[in-house]
Amino acid sequence: MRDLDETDFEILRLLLDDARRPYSDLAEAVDLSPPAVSDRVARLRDVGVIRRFTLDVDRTQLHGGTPVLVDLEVDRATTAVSAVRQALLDSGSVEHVFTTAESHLVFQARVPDSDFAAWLFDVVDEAAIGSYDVTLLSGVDWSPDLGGTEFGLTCVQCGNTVDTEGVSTRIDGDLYQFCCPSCETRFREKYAELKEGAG
Amino acid sequence: MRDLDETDFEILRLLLDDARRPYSDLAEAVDLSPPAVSDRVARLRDVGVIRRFTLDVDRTQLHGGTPVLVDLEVDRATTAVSAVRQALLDSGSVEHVFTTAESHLVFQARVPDSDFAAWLFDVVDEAAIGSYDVTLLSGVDWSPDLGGTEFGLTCVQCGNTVDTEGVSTRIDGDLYQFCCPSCETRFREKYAELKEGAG
DNA sequence: AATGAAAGGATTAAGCC
DNA sequence: GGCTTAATCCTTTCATT
Repeated sequence: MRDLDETDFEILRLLLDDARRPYSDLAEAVDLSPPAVSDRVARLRDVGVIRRFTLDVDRTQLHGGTPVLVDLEVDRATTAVSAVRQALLDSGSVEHVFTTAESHLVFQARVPDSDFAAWLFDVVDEAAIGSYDVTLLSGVDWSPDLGGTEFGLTCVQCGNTVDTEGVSTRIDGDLYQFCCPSCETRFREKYAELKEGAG
Repeated sequence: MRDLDETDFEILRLLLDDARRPYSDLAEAVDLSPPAVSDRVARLRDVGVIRRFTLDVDRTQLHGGTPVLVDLEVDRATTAVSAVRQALLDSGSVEHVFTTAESHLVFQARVPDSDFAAWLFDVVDEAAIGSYDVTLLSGVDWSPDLGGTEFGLTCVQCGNTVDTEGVSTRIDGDLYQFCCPSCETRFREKYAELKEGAG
């Protein structure tokens, strides 16, 4: 594997702004040939930096429930948190889910006007929820900038930059980057412990 | 103008899943010709339902600050709220901004590890902020589904479905849909009052 | 909204450094 | 390994009905 370089970031920025921009355009912008750009985009996908090409849709213009922000207090067990998060993401009404360091899930959704609790406990397991708090929203905005992000991949175990020695692995469906095999091993051990302790 | 129909929604769903899918593919999926799909996509853009073609990027894989969720209490003046929101969106470090019905701004950002307050007041006007609250995040997820969204555009003034009589107008840079010209007039009046009262 | 022709972009394969 | 060029194939656009 190779480091991401400034060119990859320039490609990301350009695609973030218009994901349908022709590769030949990108190629010109970053001074490469179209196939070279295509290769880099493919690598960005493989490595999981680009999760998908998609749309920014203005959902306030579409029917379908009241936009709310919800703060959920979840059981501290790792599996409970990720199970609830996954249930929310799969519900079809939830757009964003933020997991806090204290095992809260804050999410934004469009819900039926009446009986929020019925909707919630239809989506997630009531037993896993401590308390919750609902706020009405009047606006939802998204800035698809890369902003202050510097370049380079970070090792999820030690935080170092991932370079040529790097390894990328899928664990339980999620893609993780490591700077070296030993970080991968340590992470897997930590992960297994967490999972066991929680299950 | 014409209503959005089930075909438009099918196109949205398909593009949400892969925004680079060829129009010829979409055409086959919805049983139309490629130019017809192209026209519909152009209309979805014109009307503001599609804000842009973009990427879903896994920012946890990139360097650049600690992910946090912030709850900002802002002056209730409409202009203050939208000015602060715009400043956040333009900062480059803020990804999502939710505006609550009570003039709070809840946003997700990646910020420098130290001195959050310095960062915040570098981005937004300190005078407009009442209080704020910061939470550390361990995960940020997004579900690009259309979910329970039924079809049709909603009038921002009265909530009715926007049909053939509809009008779409840009006010202060934002695109709004109205079911009829009189709703547009009423909205403009309300908007002007709000602006005056706040300024 | 469909058709067909013309223009434009993507992808492949071969070869270079 | 990563790049380029050139050829091929596919997609989009435009004029027309």
